[in-house]
Amino acid sequence: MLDPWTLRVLVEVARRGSFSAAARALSMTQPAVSRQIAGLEKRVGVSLFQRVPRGVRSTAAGAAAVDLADEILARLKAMEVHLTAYATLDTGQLRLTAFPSVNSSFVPAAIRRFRAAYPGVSVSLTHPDPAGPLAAVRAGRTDIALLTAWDLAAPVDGIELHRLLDDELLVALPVGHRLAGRKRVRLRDLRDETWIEGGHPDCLGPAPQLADGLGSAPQIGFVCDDWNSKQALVAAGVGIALVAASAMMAIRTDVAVRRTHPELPTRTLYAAAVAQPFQTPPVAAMLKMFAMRTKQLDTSEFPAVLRVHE
Amino acid sequence: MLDPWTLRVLVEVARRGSFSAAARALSMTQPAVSRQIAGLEKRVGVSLFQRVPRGVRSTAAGAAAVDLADEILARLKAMEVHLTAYATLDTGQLRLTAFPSVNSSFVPAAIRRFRAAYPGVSVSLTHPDPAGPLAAVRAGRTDIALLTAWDLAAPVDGIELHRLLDDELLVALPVGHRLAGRKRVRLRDLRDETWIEGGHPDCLGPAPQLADGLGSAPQIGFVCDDWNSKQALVAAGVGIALVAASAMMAIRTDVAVRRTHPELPTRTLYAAAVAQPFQTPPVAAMLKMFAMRTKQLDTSEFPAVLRVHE
DNA sequence: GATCAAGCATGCATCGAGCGTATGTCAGAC
DNA sequence: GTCTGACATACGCTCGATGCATGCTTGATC
Repeated sequence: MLDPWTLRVLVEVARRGSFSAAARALSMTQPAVSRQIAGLEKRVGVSLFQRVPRGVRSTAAGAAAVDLADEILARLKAMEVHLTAYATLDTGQLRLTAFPSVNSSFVPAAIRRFRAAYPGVSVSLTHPDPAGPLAAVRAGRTDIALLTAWDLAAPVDGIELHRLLDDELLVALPVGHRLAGRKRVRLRDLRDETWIEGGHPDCLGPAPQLADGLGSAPQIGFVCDDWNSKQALVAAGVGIALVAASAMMAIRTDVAVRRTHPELPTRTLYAAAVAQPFQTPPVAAMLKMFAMRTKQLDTSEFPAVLRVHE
Repeated sequence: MLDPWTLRVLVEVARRGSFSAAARALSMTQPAVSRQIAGLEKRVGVSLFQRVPRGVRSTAAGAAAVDLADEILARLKAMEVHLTAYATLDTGQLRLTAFPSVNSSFVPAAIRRFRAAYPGVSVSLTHPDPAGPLAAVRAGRTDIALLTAWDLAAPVDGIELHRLLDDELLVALPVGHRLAGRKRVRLRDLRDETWIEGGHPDCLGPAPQLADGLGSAPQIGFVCDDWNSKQALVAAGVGIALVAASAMMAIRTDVAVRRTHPELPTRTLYAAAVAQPFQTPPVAAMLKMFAMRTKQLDTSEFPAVLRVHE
């Protein structure tokens, strides 16, 4: 295997025209250079430099060798730079997995911030894995998976969980609904309503508490994956739905969102990622972005939330 | 400097999907592979392989690294092959320097044989160096310079001289010349002739002996570099000239070439090249070609020579 | 569920490639 | 004629990579 250091010596000798000068330039001694070149010449079986009184002169083979070596050294350097770029987030990729209700505003906002900070890293956002968020991370199918507290069974080793947000659960009604005028809606008053459930289990919230508040199990009228369709169904008066406060950036004007009484427990949002030693720089950076987002989470960033208090 | 051996390990690990398998394939131990990869990862600051129970899986950076490494390793191999090709004469170059009279047949024949044996080596043929053949070789301006015996002053150190040919000197006359019918021409009978001298001093031969034979100094009528023009001048009856037997392949039919009486001393042809330790393979090969040529030198290869004996 | 096998990481001793110092030799320069 | 600059070689040493032994974790199997 040709040693790059030998190639480095080779090009320096060709450039300087002398072993001694090359040695000085490379902070080594002249005998070391002499041996390097001699070894290379012995290896390829051809003289690369003609020894002349003033120093050395490239032979035809030597000149060709210098050209090839220059090319290779440049590529080695480029490889190192390219790989280092992964550490400095100048390049790389990040795969996110999240479910519809956080995809409406929370995740896109984080991605926007991430992209602004690290434009070289390509971010992809995929739908939830059938095997669950933790399994998806564990199997390496995604880098960060978002999940809510009640997805969380036993904490899995090798997976880091980051608490991102305590998300308030609200009820979405058509603006013309009989209870839409209230600041808070009594859950008990909703016991006869038809509920629209999201495709993801998180989208209906903690069923036991909801059932307790209603006084009976909610009547599920529709199951609908798509957040837009869900809103449209609510607006059309087909039914009512639970929504998370963090998703209210994308709320329609013909849908009213109201707090409940009693309040439903907050839904805690977590990010799951592989644990520290094997965490890639983009993952760590995105987790920081999420954390930063949490700190700055206030009602001013969610103008739609204000409408809750109308 | 990125070590090629590390790159080799890198691609092997990626190909096999496991440190242990890569170690077996590379005839080394698993800890060695582990440390190679760990060192590379530490160096570029990014994880290249994700450690999974079955073995390892490339990260995005790892996959990119493997592609780059593959490219570099291929180029390193190509470089080694290319340089080795200089030793095996699959490529290279050879610069010859020779004067017109040997360029008419002797040198072209040798070049033809050389090219047939080593088609990858490019041969160039240049005109004599103003500083002389030995100086040209010594200064590295040419690889092999041809010279005749009387060019040879003191033997120069670092230069090898190879005796190639003892070349007979003959006289060229117009076919209609009064002496063209003889098998041999008495030099004395030519004392009143006008001589055409070649641009190169060798082309008139050893002046003292010629003057002795003629009985007086030859009258130089023309000086002409070009061998074809020289022949044409002889054919036109402008004058007569000396020619070397080895140049008779290219003789015109309206020029008669005759031996002289007394015979002129033979002109010995030498090849000068740098001495052994720094001799390139093409030079050594061409010297062999010249030597082979010498052995096979007989009249059957010079049909024109036969006409001397007519 | 307990053992087993496979695979990666780490500590320790060893070996060798490459280096530096010292020295020899040779060719120009003044 | 001496002197300087440049390359080659011998010798001793250092440091980095390797191999061996070991520990740990995970998945498979009975």
